[in-house]
Amino acid sequence: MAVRPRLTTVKVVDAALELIDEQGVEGLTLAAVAARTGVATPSLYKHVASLAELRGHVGVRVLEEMTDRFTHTVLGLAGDKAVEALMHAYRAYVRQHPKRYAAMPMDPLHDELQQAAGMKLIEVMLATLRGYGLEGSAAVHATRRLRVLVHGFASIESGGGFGLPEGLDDTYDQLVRMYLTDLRGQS
Amino acid sequence: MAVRPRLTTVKVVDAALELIDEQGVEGLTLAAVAARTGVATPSLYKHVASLAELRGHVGVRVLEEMTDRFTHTVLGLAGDKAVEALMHAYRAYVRQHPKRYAAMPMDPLHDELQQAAGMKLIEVMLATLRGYGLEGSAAVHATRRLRVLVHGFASIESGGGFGLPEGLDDTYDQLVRMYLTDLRGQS
DNA sequence: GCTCAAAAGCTAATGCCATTAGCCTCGGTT
DNA sequence: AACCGAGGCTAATGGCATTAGCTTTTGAGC
Repeated sequence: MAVRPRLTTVKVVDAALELIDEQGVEGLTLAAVAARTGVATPSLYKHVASLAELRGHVGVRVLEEMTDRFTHTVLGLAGDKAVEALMHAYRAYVRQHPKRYAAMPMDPLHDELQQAAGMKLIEVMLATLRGYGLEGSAAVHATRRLRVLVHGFASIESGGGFGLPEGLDDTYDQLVRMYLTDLRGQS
Repeated sequence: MAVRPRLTTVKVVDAALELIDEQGVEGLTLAAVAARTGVATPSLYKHVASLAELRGHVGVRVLEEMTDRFTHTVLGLAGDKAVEALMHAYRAYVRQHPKRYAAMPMDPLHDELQQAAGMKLIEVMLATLRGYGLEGSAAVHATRRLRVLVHGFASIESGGGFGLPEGLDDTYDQLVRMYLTDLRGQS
């Protein structure tokens, strides 16, 4: 019966992500989201508790997007092939959404709202390392090292931190190889 | 003749760094700096062009601090000893000033004001790798890999991104060893 | 010591943004 | 047919950056 299209939290977050893609995280403002969704700023509070909470929702979405993509990427692969695919998928995501990556929470596990999403992302990495026969804490360390590599590179690249873009593919390949070699040595 | 202590750009940046150490980068506000230096907000414009420029100065200071410390750290060392010392000094700096580290510009080379400071920091890393016999672009790649490792870890640790602080020293030692092994393989 | 110009500070005003309070309206429920 | 709650709106508040224009101080030169 043709209900007038109404705003929902999901649509608000959609608009927020568009804004971030276009203008970066600093561009995420309730006023801008309101303008984009065709609503007065205070109306957003019916869907979101505050700007801080909206940022939280955005963080969850980014984590979920990444988890989804990496899960599909790694499905059916194992060992070095899986790790390689995961690392390349990580970089590909960040290149596709450089601004959005900056909205990924660094500490999802310390936020009620983001905890579940953060855990799932880590678990994808952990699962990808299954098969290397890593015992308990060794698996944790290996996952951490992996995170350090992919996040370190992604963070610098998306921030324009490498002077010249020249040879970045090579640098990344070397990082992948370094990690795989390292895994072999630990096993 | 006892000149009444006047504000200078340097003192403004000092206050900005204190503020950042206490409240994080979001806490850096001209109003807060003014309060801390005992001056009305608009007066700051006599020493700094804008909040953005102040952030730029802060970034330079952080880069310079790091460069100084790392330079002293690796002086007189070479090879694995030097790399190890540099990596540990990097982490130590970030642990000492976790909030401040977030004020380090990711792309100093693209900012007129920060370019020189950024270059010097990179050069310390590059120089530390001297002696591994890396030819031209191999040295660039090796420096990039080093940056990825130290920044990746520092960024996650200072952001509270590792679920538990447990075993972080071990994780870092493993990263150091991984990098040294990698360097050996490349040489 | 005196004058004066520039440096460094101040107040007032503007505009943007987040947030809160309180009102209005529609659509579905009873 | 009356009602009620969700979702929107306007108005108001307070923080912050920034600009304009005025005042005071200081130090240089006489």
